[in-house]
Amino acid sequence: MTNSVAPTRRRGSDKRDRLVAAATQLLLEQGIERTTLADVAAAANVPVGNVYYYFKTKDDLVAAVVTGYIERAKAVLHEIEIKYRTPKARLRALVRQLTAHGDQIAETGCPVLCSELGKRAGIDLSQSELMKNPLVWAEDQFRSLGRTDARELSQQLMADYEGSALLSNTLNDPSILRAMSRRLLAWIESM
Amino acid sequence: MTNSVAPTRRRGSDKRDRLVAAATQLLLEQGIERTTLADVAAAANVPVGNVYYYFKTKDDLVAAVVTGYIERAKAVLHEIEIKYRTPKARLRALVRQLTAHGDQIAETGCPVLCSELGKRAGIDLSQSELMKNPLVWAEDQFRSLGRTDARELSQQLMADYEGSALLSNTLNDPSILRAMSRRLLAWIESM
DNA sequence: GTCTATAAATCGATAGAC
DNA sequence: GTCTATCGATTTATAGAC
Repeated sequence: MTNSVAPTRRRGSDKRDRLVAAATQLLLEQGIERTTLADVAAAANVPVGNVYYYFKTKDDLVAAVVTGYIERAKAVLHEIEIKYRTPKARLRALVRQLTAHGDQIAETGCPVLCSELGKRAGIDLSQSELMKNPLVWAEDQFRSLGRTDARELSQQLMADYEGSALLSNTLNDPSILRAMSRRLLAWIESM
Repeated sequence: MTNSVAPTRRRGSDKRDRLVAAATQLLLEQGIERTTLADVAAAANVPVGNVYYYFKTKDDLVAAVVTGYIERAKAVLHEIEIKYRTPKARLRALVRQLTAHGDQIAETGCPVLCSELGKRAGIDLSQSELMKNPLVWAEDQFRSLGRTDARELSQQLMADYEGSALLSNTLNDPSILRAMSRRLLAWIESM
């Protein structure tokens, strides 16, 4: 009984990881529908046909990208909890984290891909950890601050972030995201 | 010299209009890339091949949809200017207008399609009237209120709208958009 | 496990009859 | 102007050699 799993992760080959990494970047830059498996394979230096050894369908590859994003986000939230002990400091850290790569966001748009994912069949984003995790996390922080409207505040925070990311991308102007970041930090400070 | 134009609008046929109307709805519901010309033709009750009599390419059809959106938005802003004379009343009317069809927005997402349009070749959204018109219009209203940071306020307004529309769609919850509407109205009121 | 070659399906676009 | 039939390119996916 070895500890090998599925037709995935095996010692000595990082092809699967390279494919997910390449897909993560390309899906963001070009969008899901405009990115072909050939694009991904080329960027990962993997022959096209071999992609199907690791992912049965394109949807599976997209799902792997989303899972990767969810895991990274989870790790970031966990690190913030360890590093900062007060709700305010944690919320500030979240805002800084979200807007940290502002220039890239201005180029690629919302890094969550939700507007596209929601239009793909078989995905119920409202139940996905993709948005739920950060929303619930921020809600918990606001509640720790004694706010009874924690849910609404959390949604407001994420909406402000997503909206300014979208506008930054549309107008190709990173300063919009930075302005929103300043505003959110002041807002949290004033609580 | 008649008043007929291009291979378009002719007395007695509304095929072109039907195609644009069908495309407008389908692009919103399914996204640009996932909507085929066959989809549009079927929804408009027009044979597939005939689409190309009215639009040389799919991009042309998309452009017609965008133009239609820009014209309608322009008309709405113009009507608001006629109906309301103070900047505050005008801004309130804009917010109400933007969030008027909240339930549909929760289903289809941002009605401006900017996240998808930006990823299509040959479109510079930062120069398009699509976002520029409402942004400049709101900026003018804020400036009339004596605000020197009118530009930033206008961007903030549109980012809040886009973000809450996106989140409403992602979580399939129209109340998020309504909450943002209330918040924006109070914000304008307090100026 | 890896890769090449190719099948199968989809879709944008065109030709040409009416 | 309208419509049918179909081409050609692209892309997802599979078969099968190594």
